[in-house]
Amino acid sequence: MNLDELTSFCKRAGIVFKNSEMYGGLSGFWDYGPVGVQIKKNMMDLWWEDFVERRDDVVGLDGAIISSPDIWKASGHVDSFSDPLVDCKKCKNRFRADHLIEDRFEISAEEMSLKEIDGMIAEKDLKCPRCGGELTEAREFNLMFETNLGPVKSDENRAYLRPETAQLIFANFKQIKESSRQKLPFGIAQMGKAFRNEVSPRNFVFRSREFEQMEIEYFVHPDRRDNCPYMTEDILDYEMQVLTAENQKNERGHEKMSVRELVSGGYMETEWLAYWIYQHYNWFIELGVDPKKIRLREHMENEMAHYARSCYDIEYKFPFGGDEVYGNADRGDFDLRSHSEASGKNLGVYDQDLGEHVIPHVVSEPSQGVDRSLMVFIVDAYTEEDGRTFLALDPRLSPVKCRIFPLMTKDGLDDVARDIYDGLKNTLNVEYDERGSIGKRYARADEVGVPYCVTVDYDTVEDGTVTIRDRDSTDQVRIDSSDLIEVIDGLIDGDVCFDELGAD
RNA sequence: GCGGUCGUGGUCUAGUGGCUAGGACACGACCCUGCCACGGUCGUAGCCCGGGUUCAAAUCCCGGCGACCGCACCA
Repeated sequence: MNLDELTSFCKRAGIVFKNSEMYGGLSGFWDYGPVGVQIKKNMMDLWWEDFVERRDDVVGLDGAIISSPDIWKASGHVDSFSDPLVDCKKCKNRFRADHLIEDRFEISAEEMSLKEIDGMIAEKDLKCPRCGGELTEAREFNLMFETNLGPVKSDENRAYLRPETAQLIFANFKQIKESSRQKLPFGIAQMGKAFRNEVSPRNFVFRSREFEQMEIEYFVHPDRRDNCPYMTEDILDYEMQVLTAENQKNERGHEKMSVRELVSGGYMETEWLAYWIYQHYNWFIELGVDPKKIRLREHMENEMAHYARSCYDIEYKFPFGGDEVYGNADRGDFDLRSHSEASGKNLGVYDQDLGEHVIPHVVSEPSQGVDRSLMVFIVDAYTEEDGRTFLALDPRLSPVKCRIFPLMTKDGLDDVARDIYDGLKNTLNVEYDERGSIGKRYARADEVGVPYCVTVDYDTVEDGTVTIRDRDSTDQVRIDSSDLIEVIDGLIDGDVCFDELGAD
C-alpha cells in the first residue's frame, strides 16, 4: 500500500477527507470522516484511560490553543521557530542563513539577528553554496501561525496558535500541583491540537499544518532523577527493537535489546525514561501493531533539540516514509526554569528536608502524534487476503463493534434483527444493515474493521439463537441472542476468545 | 518556496480540437436471493477553478488551486 492508496482508502472508507475539497482543497489540512473520527476517539480514549485514569500519579489538562505570546518567547519558540532564510538570486535555491554561516565559519549563528546575518554575509562575501550566485537579504520565516487578539491587527495584538501542547503544561504547572495535591514524582497529560505553518506540507496527514498530540510531562525531584518506583523485573526483561545512535553512525540496523540493557548499558539517561518508553512501545504492541514493524530509535547527537538530554523516537515501518510516531526526551529542568526566569514566578517545589524550593526535572516527555498513530493502526490492520479486504483492528479501536443483519428481508427476519439491534444499541456501538446480499454486508463491515457480525436466520425465529461471525477468520458460532451483550463485551475486552465460544 | 510530472462521477479509468463524455467498481430503488463482494432492471453522479486562443476546448496557451517526485525546510 503506497501513500496514494492509503489516501484513497481513507477517503472511500470515511476515515480522512481532504479539507475544503469542494473549493479545491487546502494544503496541509485534513478532516476526519465518520469512521475516522470514531477510531480516533477510541484510540485517544484508550490512551487517556491507560495513562491518566488508571494511574494515580498522572493528572490531566486541556490548555487553550492561544496563550500569551510571553509563553512562546520563554519557551524559545518565537526565536527558534522563525528561521532566517536567504535565496540565491541566480539559481533560486533557498537556504537557512544561520546554517550557511555555521557551516562556513563553524560558529554559532543561532543568536544572530537578521541585521547581523546580513552584515556577516556582506562582510565575508558569502555566496550561494550551489552556484556561487549572489544571495538576497535574510528574511524571517515564522513557523508559528499568527493571529491577533481583538479585532485590531497590530504588532501589540499579535498572538500565536500553539505550535506544541507541552508549554501549557509548564505554564499551568503550579496550579495543577496545588489543585491536584500531587507530590513529586508525578505527570501531567494533555491531548489536543497544535499548529505549525509548515513551508511545504506533504505526505498526507504525516506532515500537516494542524495536527493533534497526546503527551505527558513527567516531573521528578532533581536529586531523584534515577529512582523509578514503577520499574519491575518484567519491564526490565521486556525486549524492543532498538536502533542506537551508535548503530546509526556505523550504518547498522536495529537489534533486539531489553529495557535492562538500555538502562544498565547507559543508553538511557534514566530509568524513568526507559519506563515511559516501555509503556508506550508496549501500548502499540498491546493494541495489535506488528512487533516487527515497530522500533525505537535513539536520536543522534546532532538532531537533538536544544533542551534535550536524551531523546528517543518510536518509529513504524510504513510502506512509504514518515516513520516517527512518538518522541520522548529528557528535558531536564529547561522548561520550568525558563518560565520561572521569564515570569519571575517561582515554579519550584518546596522540599521539606532541604528546606528550600527545587525545580523539578522532566525526565520523560512521552509525546505522540495522534494522526500518525492512527495511520499506524490503519496501515497495520489493512489486510488483503483470499480476495477480500479487511481492517484487522483491535476491537477496542473498531469504529463499530458489531453489525446486525437479517439473513433475508422477509418472513419477519428483518423485524427480529431490528429488535436485537434495538436491544444492543444503548449498550454497544452497533449498526443494522439489510441492504445487498449477506456476503456484501460482511465485506462492507470488514473493510471498516467491524470485528463481529450477527446474523438473524430462520433458526433465530425458532430457538432464539443467532450466528456471530469473526472478522479475521470469518468463522461463525451460534449463540443465544440473549447472551449477545455479554459475549461481545467479553470479546472486545479480550476476556472471551472467539474460538472457545462454540464449546458450550 | 524552486524544478519536474499530473488533475475526467465516490474510486479506477477510456477519450489529444467537433461524441448526448463511455466503461468498471461503489452507491440508491425494485426484483431475485436459506450465510460470505451472485445475477437482472432502472437510477443518482464527472471533465479542479478562472481567463485566453478558436466557428468549436475535457483536449491547446496563461494564471491559480491541489497531488506526487526531487531539492530546500522539518525547534
